Amino acid sequence: MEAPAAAAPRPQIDDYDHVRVEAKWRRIWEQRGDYRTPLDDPERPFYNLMMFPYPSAEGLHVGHIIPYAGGDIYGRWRRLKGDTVFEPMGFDAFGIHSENYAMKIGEHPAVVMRRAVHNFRENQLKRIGSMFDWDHEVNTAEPSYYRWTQWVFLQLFKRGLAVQREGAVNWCPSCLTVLADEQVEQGRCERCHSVVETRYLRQWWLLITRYAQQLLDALDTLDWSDSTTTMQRNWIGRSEGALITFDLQGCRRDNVTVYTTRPDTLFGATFLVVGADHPDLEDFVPRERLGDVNAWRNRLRPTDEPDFSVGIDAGSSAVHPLSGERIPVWIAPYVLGGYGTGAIMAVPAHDERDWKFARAHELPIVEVIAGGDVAAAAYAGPGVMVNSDGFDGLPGDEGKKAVVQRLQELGRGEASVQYKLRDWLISRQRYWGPPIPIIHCPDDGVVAVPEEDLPVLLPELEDFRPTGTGVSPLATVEDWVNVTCPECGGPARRETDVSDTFLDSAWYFLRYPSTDFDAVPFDEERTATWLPVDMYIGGNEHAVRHLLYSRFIMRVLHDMGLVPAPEPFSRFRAHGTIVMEGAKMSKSRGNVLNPDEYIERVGADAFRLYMMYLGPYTSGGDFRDAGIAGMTRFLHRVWRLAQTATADDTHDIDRERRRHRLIKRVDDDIATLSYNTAIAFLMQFARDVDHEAQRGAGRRVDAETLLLLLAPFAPFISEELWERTGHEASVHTPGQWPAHDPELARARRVTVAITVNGKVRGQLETDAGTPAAELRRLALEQPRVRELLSGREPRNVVAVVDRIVNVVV
RNA sequence: GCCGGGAUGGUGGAAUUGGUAGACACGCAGCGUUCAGGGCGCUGUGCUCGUAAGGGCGUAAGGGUUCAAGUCCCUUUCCCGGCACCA
Repeated sequence: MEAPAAAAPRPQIDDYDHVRVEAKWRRIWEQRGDYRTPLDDPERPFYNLMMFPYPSAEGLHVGHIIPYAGGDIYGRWRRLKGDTVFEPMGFDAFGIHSENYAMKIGEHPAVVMRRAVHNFRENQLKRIGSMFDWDHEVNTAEPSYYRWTQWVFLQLFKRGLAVQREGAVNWCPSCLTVLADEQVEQGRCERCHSVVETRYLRQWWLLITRYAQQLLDALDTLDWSDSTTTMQRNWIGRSEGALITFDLQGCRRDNVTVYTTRPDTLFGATFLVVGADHPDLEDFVPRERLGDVNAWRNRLRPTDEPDFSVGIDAGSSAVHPLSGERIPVWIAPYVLGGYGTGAIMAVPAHDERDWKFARAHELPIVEVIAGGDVAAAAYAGPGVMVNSDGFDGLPGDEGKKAVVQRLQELGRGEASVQYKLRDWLISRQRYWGPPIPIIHCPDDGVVAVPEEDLPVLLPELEDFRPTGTGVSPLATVEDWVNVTCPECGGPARRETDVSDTFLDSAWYFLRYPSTDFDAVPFDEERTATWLPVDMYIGGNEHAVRHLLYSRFIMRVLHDMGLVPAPEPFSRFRAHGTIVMEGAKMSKSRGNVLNPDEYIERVGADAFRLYMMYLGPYTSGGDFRDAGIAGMTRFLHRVWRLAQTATADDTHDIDRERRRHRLIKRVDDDIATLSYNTAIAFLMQFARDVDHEAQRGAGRRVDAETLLLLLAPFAPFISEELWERTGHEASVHTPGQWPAHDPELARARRVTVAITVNGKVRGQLETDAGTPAAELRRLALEQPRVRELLSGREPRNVVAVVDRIVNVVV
């Protein structure tokens, strides 16, 4: 193709038809298998993962595009840079959410899910232009998958990390099942917002608290968004303090141990408080008070706001371990039976809650840390110990150490670390989940289903609705429940609870790289090659649960020698939340947008670009579809310029510099997920090249560079134009990303700003790297500067090379 | 209450990490193309005074450091996210 400047005949270009272009390349890519990843022995494997969706029957909404397009841009970029990128996708199809939806529309969850998964995959995920490798799709509700979820459970069970025990659990009266602590928000069910009740039930727990310290420490080794690691840290909630034992009088127990972070305030402890939900509450109460206390406890109702005046005198007393004084024991709901030891020493002078409680019940307030006015309010600030026997005058940390040491000598206490993290309750009295693979035998007790008998198939059940009696509907299936014990062969019964859906998703990333799905949970060699995930993208709503559970399961499997890495995701970025005119998108607000119509109207390319352009990727943006027109205009421009910029002028050094600057800029921006600015630069570049092309002077090399850099963002149109401009291979061919020359990317001429007393008064065009002394001289020659100086000598002249000259008058 | 992140034109957002605030886009206005509408293209667009040249003001509010502050420090207000009786 010849392209002499002015005389170039305008080639006839057909209109950009996104429907045709996108359908064409979807078909070709699928037929050619462009995105099937060679999983064995890749030179530079890159596991690019996005959180898989749970298929609700409403389909994907606009918010899904953020992770799936955003993650794909990153993956396509790595691929163009030469990595072997594995980008799988699947479906989190089990769970209460899916089941509730099925009940609502009166269909069986299996049917609803099959339809939803098909719709998600065929009509939506395949249309958005992401290079998912569908050969490795997983679906957590398939027996071939949940068989191994059950296997994961058994590994935990065998290591003593899955136990059945009775305890206070969160019961949702609407979902009719227990919930994990992580599923309760401000005392309400996160799904249906019913007020959660406390029930005492025998349930299955995974002992994640055993890993609290490891899970906390390893956060430092991860490249994750700060906001996410902070949330995990807070959730694990490590605190350092001391356990202190008080002797008891007047009740069944001889003594009680309390946990405190302020052992330095021990002499200010004027009473003890036992949590109203303490499992052995009656042991703290004298026999004659039991009736009163139980009656009081039964009248307790959960309150939204904490009330520090509620409490009752237990009737017993405690002996202060250092002063020997007798102090009363109280019972109150503001103390949590499940944290620490379930009992505290109350120091009203230096704890706001204790102070309020003391005031309400006229208990003494004794100042033991100087610095506040404890008659007016609790003082929690720093200060030296006072009224503390031989400890007076010691400041904070020293005081804590000294008190703990004395207690230790007396055998009355020791330093201790506590965590807020609780064990993970995984039992669900529901239908739509993997049955917990356990058999209860009257002789042998709790017995694991032998691994070769997995999966324990979820029986097909007409009436799958929850019973509300604390028992799963599976309990009604007599011929499923009644089995023979694998140990003794005698009659036994199956466990009828299913496991939490978060267990399904806590290991799915291990499953993707495997091929032989029936033989193993995950292929060991593939796992060694591909794990940990190199880049994980998802919403911060899973910052605590999914990410923490996955880390826990991975760590357990690692300890068993089954996976090579202790952590599943070496890099994680939370994308921002997309809002609609300022409000978070949700069904209840009725502002959920379906991406299908946009893909139909403007195409996946324009839509992807627009979503990425809304704002910084990690902070989300406000969706207004008015702006989408800008993207359509941009793509029309690219369409035109790519086919008209055919000049072969590679010697234009300034344009060559511009091109290299663009490559560097886009490359750097994608690396940091700054998609919005990368797109802005592509637009600017496209405008310039288009103007040149309209004069017949558009360079072919500029057009080609533009297409390559645009390819991750707009995979269809760049592929079509790449073909139209005479290329045989795909624009997405691995390793094809253009390199930039750092020398050329550096500017040659620069505009230096001239300021007088910090106010801009002019500009100076110079060669890059002009020395500061020369810049100062040039600045002082400027007529405008002279005028402002009006004959005076400047007091100072500061020059920053390539940046600015400031004249101080 | 505690922890984290924010506040920049009419709007979404940029700003090389202390160095020309407002890139890019939406919207709006003018012009061109068109019978017209739409679309498309070009130009302009922080506020303000001025015909212009040019000046003044301007990054939530107030103060400070600096030759120079959207950026650093202090105080205050508001918004978003998380945790929330964790002793």
